[in-house]
Amino acid sequence: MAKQAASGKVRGSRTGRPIMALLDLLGRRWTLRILWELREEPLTSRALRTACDEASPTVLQARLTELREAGFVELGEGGGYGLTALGRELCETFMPLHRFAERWKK
Amino acid sequence: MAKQAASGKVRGSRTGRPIMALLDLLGRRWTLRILWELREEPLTSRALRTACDEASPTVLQARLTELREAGFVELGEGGGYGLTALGRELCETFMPLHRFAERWKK
DNA sequence: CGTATTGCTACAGTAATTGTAGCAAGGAAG
DNA sequence: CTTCCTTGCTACAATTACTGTAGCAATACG
Repeated sequence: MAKQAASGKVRGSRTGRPIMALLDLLGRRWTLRILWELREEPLTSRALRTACDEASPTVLQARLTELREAGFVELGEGGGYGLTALGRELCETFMPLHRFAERWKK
Repeated sequence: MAKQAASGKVRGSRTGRPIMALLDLLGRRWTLRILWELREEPLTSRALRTACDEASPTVLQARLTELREAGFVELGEGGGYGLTALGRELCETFMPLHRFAERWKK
């Protein structure tokens, strides 16, 4: 079969291509779920935890920090996490997934 | 703050809602990446490994098995992993992500 | 036979996640 | 000011997931 990619691929998903960084970020446990749960309204950290099946606060906090640094999520002044404009935009991208999942059933 | 989510949210990602199962599956390391790398053409297990920054074959094999059971990926007779019709459909859902990532930059 | 693919597995070391507990800060009574 | 309650957030050991390296059986080609 064809000779493959001896090109200097650096390890880690940060090869400079934004899509890789994005896939890497989204491909972490609870990241997609968090975005999904925030899709409609902001939630407090505890409410988010409840929505995410009581996931460990350690990892939720880690994800929220990552998502904030990425500019997808923000912490409101009155408390509670919500999507930024960018985050809402990203979430829109995932909406078709809902319908797909229904057809897919499992 | 307002009382939240007293609605009967059940624990576990398998609450019967397909979207949860899907988010759970896609939210595992390398899953999104694998689908992404297979988006255009089938790849052999080794070529896929190369495309995925030499990710460990252990976890790649695990993901491929999961994706096959989900019906998104299949192993061709002549060797090589490729997307099923369903998998291609799922991948289409993610295409807008590419453009989004470019705008997002990082 | 030797070489070189394929898909796939073993296994020890390391990193990520879980589960539980608890902190400091702030608000609202009492 | 004290008590109660909620907020965002952290510590830390136990457990699970993943990595990195090596290698196997099967298949094919010379």
